[in-house]
Amino acid sequence: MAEKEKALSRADFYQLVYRVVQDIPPGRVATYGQIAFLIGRANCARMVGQAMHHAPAGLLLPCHRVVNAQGRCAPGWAEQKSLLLAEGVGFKRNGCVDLRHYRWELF
DNA sequence: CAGATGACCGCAG
DNA sequence: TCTGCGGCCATCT
Repeated sequence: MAEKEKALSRADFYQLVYRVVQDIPPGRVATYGQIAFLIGRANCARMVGQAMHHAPAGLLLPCHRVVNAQGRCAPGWAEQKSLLLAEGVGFKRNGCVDLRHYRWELF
């Protein structure tokens, strides 16, 4: 029965990404690869980033909780760090998110 | 169709 | 920490 994944349209793909991002609890952070995996496109981490870049502000997306696998924030968006700090997320001395304790796991 | 781009991932020096 | 390399997929030109 293995349902084959249909080719998701840009809008549909974005909808899935936004849905997962909004599911991220406060005080937690998710990586692009993790989100891509949850929506069924583990190797499409780049598309997730594109979705975030195209993400409309009207959806109230906590995109600041989305960082790359290195715990690094988005380039040209240092404000994200401040937002995470306000959520109670801890950073390391190097300025990266401490994924060791704040990575969003479905516990 | 081919080439270039990207808020990526991992490894290596 | 930074840079370079290849790989992955979707989108744009």
